[in-house]
Amino acid sequence: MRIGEVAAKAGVSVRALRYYEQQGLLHSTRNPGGQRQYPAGAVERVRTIQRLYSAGLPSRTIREILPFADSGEASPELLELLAAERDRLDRQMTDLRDARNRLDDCITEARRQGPHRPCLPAGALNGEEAVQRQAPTPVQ
Amino acid sequence: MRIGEVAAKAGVSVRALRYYEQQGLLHSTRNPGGQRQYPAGAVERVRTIQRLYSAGLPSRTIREILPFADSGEASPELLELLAAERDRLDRQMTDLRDARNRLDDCITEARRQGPHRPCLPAGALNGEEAVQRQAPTPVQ
DNA sequence: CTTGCACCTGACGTCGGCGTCAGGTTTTAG
DNA sequence: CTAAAACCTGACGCCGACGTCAGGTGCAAG
Repeated sequence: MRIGEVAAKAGVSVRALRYYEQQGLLHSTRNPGGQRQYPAGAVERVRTIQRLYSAGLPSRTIREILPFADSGEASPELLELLAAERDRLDRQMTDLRDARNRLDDCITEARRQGPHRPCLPAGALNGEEAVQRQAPTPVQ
Repeated sequence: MRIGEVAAKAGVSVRALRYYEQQGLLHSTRNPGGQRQYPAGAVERVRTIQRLYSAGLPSRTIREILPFADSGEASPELLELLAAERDRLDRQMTDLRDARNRLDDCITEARRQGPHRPCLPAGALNGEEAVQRQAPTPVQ
């Protein structure tokens, strides 16, 4: 496959694919004319890269993870890296879930025409003391 | 409180607080000398701002959400915005959970000295066909 | 009063993940 | 064969969330 086809199938821009290659995330061979050639699996690999990016991993972390994804073997250092990233994802998920639930509370509360109980800790604006909202935030 | 104390208590930089003010996220009064004065609740407000940032919201979205957090009232447009952001968070959470589980699979698999089953769809590098991994990804 | 830290306002730098333009080559369709 | 489409390599632009530096002011202590 050539680069345009890969880009279309993976739903990313041609520019992004060249960028991935520059970052060492995606490899290609060249045909006699100098154009990039990709195997079929490249599309799935690009999707994986996209997922990892959208998980907030920087490209250098992805670069360290991907070779392992290829071989299925992990050095102890890589295991540490993976565990650290997994923990980071856990923390971020908790934050996201929390934020989501707060927003969700806001929405349902407001739809119910409920009273004006503030949904997020706002912080006093005019010298008022902070509201002690220790609500039992519904996690999960 | 002055800006340095707020920054220390909220665990952010002084620069960040001034930036938040510039973005309309955090307000302050000024003392006769021109220095910023914050009420006690500002610390909690800054933490909220940080959470929303870490949830991936851009400052203009946060700016639209915070007034609602203050008043507890929501216009229909704001409700739409909140719902959209909530849905975005849902999607991102799904992605994160997926990535996390993949990494977790990798780790436990490797710790078990398991065989070299690739944990992430790698994409063939040398013209090999892509591995059809339709694993029953353990979500949740 | 002076020292010294905290604070002020610009303003420029940075970094990641690309978009985009310029100027040239290769491949494909007719 | 030729035009158009796809591709190539730089290289600069952008945006957001600050870091950082410069040059000046406020404030509390000895």
